[in-house]
Amino acid sequence: MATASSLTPKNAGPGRGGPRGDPKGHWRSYLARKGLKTTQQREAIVDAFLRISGHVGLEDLLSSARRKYPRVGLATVYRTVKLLEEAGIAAARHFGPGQTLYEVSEGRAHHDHLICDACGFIIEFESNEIEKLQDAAAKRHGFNVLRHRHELFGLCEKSRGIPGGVCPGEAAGRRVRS
Amino acid sequence: MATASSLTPKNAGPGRGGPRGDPKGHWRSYLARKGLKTTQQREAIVDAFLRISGHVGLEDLLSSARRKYPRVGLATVYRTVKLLEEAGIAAARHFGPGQTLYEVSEGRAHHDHLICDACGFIIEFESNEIEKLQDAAAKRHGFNVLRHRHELFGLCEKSRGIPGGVCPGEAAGRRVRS
DNA sequence: ATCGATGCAAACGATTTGCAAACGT
DNA sequence: ACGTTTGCAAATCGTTTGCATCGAT
Repeated sequence: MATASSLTPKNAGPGRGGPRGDPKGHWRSYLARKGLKTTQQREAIVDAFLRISGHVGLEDLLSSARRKYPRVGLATVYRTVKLLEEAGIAAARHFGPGQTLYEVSEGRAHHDHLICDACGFIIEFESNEIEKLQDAAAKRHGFNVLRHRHELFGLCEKSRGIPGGVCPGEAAGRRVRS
Repeated sequence: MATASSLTPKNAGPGRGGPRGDPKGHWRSYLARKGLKTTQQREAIVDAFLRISGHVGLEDLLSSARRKYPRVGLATVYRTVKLLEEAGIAAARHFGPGQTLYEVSEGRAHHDHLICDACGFIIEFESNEIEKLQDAAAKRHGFNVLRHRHELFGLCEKSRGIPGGVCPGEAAGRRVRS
């Protein structure tokens, strides 16, 4: 998995079956409501997407989906992910030009990102205090906040050369930037 | 201009001539140091860029520059802005796919963004308290923070239909998202 | 005179779309 | 059967680059 602990663990409740812990159900009801169809390639893509709790690129998603359904094309992945976004299940993150990653948004609270410049690993965290402050700041400008993006770029212990320091990314063994 | 007030005005000091208040000087010395040349189209582009204290798209920058130098091409704008980035004068912000804006990075502190979903207007703000909290959060994960990106998406007063509410973007008359 | 800079147009990578065939309802 | 979805390839968008010419030092 590409991501790690939360500062303030919130969803300590049951992870499946609950009202917001069932993205697959949301997906199905979204399709039904819209009169759309459940195809095998869509299922393959959605399953691959949901299996990954971190961030995915569309190429990764394509190969994942192809393990179940070798016939899927890249265009279908784009189309399906767009549906997932409209359904509120997926959220796009634009980390740079041509570097768009997607993540599961359903049932998850606002969360922020810590990104290691050296190894590219991404940690998620939450902070209610920060949320409060940013809402206050927005209010001062007459805004109400619907979504937000908060990314901190820096170096993990390991990358800073701290003896015994470990990069959480290496501990998890994933997503090391070239 | 596309951006507005700061929550905590910091650079109240002299805006020109100081060690970090002279981006044009930085630019010239950067060119000299690298053995690059000062051309009229570069000057036109850099001047247009510095005249705008907020965010610019490259198309906007092109037309601005063309008012001084009708012969400039889009490729030159790209090349010049890349130089500005290398010189540390410009910073790119990727707000979405195909929506890259540039801003002056020289002499400016970390700042966050408030973005109206309805009209696309972007306000900047700063909050030392948020900075403190995010540094603390990073520290808890063994990170030190070098840069960060903090964007709040929501609706301005006008867009929420508040009587008498004004969208700062419309007040400034710029950058209304389609 | 030399070497970098320019403009144009072609190249490029990521994303979208037109279309006939295939599939789910 | 009907209308949606698919895969492919072509189209499109933003961005980059090759190349012959132009301009600054």
